[in-house]
Amino acid sequence: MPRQAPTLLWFRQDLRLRDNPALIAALATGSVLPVYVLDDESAGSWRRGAASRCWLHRSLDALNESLHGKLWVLKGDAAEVIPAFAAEHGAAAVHWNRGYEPWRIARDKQIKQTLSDAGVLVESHAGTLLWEPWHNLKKDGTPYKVFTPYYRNALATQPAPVPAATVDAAQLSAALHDCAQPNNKIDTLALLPRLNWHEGMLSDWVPGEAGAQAQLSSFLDAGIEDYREGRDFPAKMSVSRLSPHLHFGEISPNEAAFAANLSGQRGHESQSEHFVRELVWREFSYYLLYHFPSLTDANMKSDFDRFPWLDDADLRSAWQRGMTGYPIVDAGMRELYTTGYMHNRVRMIVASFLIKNLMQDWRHGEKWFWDCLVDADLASNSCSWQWVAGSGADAAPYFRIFNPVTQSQKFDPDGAYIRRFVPELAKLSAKHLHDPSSAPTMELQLAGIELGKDYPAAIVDLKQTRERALAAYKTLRD
DNA sequence: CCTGGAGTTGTCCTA
DNA sequence: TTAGGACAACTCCAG
Repeated sequence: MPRQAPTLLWFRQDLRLRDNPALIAALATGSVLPVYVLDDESAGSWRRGAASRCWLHRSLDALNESLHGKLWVLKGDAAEVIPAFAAEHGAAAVHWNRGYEPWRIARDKQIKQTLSDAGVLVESHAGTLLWEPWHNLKKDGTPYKVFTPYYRNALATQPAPVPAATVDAAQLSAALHDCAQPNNKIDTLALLPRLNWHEGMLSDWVPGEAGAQAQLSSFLDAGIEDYREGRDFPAKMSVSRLSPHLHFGEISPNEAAFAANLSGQRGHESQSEHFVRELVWREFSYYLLYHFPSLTDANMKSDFDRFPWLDDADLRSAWQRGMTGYPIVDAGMRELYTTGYMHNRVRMIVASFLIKNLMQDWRHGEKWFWDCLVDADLASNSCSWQWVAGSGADAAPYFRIFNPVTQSQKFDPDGAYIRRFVPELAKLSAKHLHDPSSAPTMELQLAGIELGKDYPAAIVDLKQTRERALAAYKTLRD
C-alpha cells in the first residue's frame, strides 16, 4: 500500500502545540511532517543574536520532545530548503503560521510561489498576533500612528481573545509522519556558544511550551494582582516575564490575553486590563513594522537624520559593561548581560541614558539589545528604541529625559535590585546607593568602596548632559 | 476642509 | 514637604 503523502508543518516563531492554527490544519490532512529551518541567510543584518540563539536551542529541544523526537531541523535559506525538503518527501501540502518581519514576508511570498508552481498546496495561518496588522486601519484606510486611538479602535472592532484551541495528544502522536530516522540533531544547528556562558544565563528560565504555561500560571496566581503599580518596580515579581515565550511563540498572545481577561473577571479587572494593554503594545509594534518596514534601521521622523549624535566607543563600552557609575543603569545592563533579560522600567532608564545623556545613536542600543536579549524581537525592539529616542511615530516628547538617580530612588527605593546586580555596592546605605559619586567619602569607606577602583565614578554629569541633549533636540526645529 | 482635543512610562522650579 | 505648572510645537485623529 502506498504511503500517504505527508503534510509539512513548518515551525517558525510558533514553537508550541497549543493554540496553533497551522498544526490544526496540518493534522486535518492526516500525516504530519514537522520541520524547523534555521535561516540566517534571509534575515540579513537582523539574523538572530547570541542570547536568543541559546533560548532557541532549548526551545527546539522542548518542542522535539513533545513531538516524540520527530522534529526535523534544517539549516540554510528557507526559500531553497523548504521546497527541496517538500519534494524530497513527496509532500502534498505545507502549512505554517505567518511572521511579519519585512525579510520574512518577502521570503515567504517567494516560497509560496515556488511551492504553488510545483503543485504543492500552501497555506499560511494567523497564529502569532492577536490581529493581522493589515486590519484596524483608520477610516481613510491608512494605519494609525498613535497608540491610544489604535488601541481603542482595536478593542472596539477586532475579535476578542478566545479559549486556546488544543489538539488531541493521541491523534497527534498517530499522525506524525513515520519515515527514516529524522535529522533531529539540534546540536548541528550550532546555536550554543563555544564557551559555556548560556547555562548561567538560562538558569532562571524554562524555554519551551511547558515553561511558558508555567510562567503564565505563576503570573496569574501571583504577579497580576499588583501588575498596574508593581510592574514599575524591578525588584518586585510583578511583571509577566512572558516576553521570550511570546517571541518564540511558545504561548500565543490570544491565550495569554484570554487568561488575563478571565483573571479580570475574578476581580483583577484593572490589573488585567493593563496587562492586555501591554500585549496590544506588542501588536502595535508589529503593526507599525508591517506598515513602515524601514523603521528597524531608519528614523521614522526624518528630522532626526540631522540629529548631532556623538560617536564615542568608550562611553558605549562602559554602558554595555554596566560601568557607568550610575547604579540603576549598571544594574540593568548587568541584568541584561547575565540573564538575557531586563525589567521594562529599567530598559527605559538605560535607553534614555544612552541616547540622551551619552548622546549615542539609538541604533547602537538597538543592536546591543538585539544581541543580548533572549526576548529580542525585531518589532518591539526597534519601535521601543525609536520611542525613547523621540524619532518614532508616537514618541516621547523630547524634553522627557529620565534622571537615572531620581528613577532609582523612586522605583528601587531600598536598592534591592541594585544590590542584586551590582554587588560591590551592596553595603552602601539606601541614601547613597543611587548615586555613589555624590556620597561622602566616609560613607564609601564604611561600605568598602573606593570610587574608580571598586566601582566607577559617574562617567558623565547628569545636569550638563541633560542640557546638552535639550539643546541638540532644539537644533532639529531649525 | 476645518477644528479642537489629545498624545505610555518625566523633570525641575516655584510657591 | 508637596502640588501644580512649564517645558514646544506638532502631528494625529475624530467629529
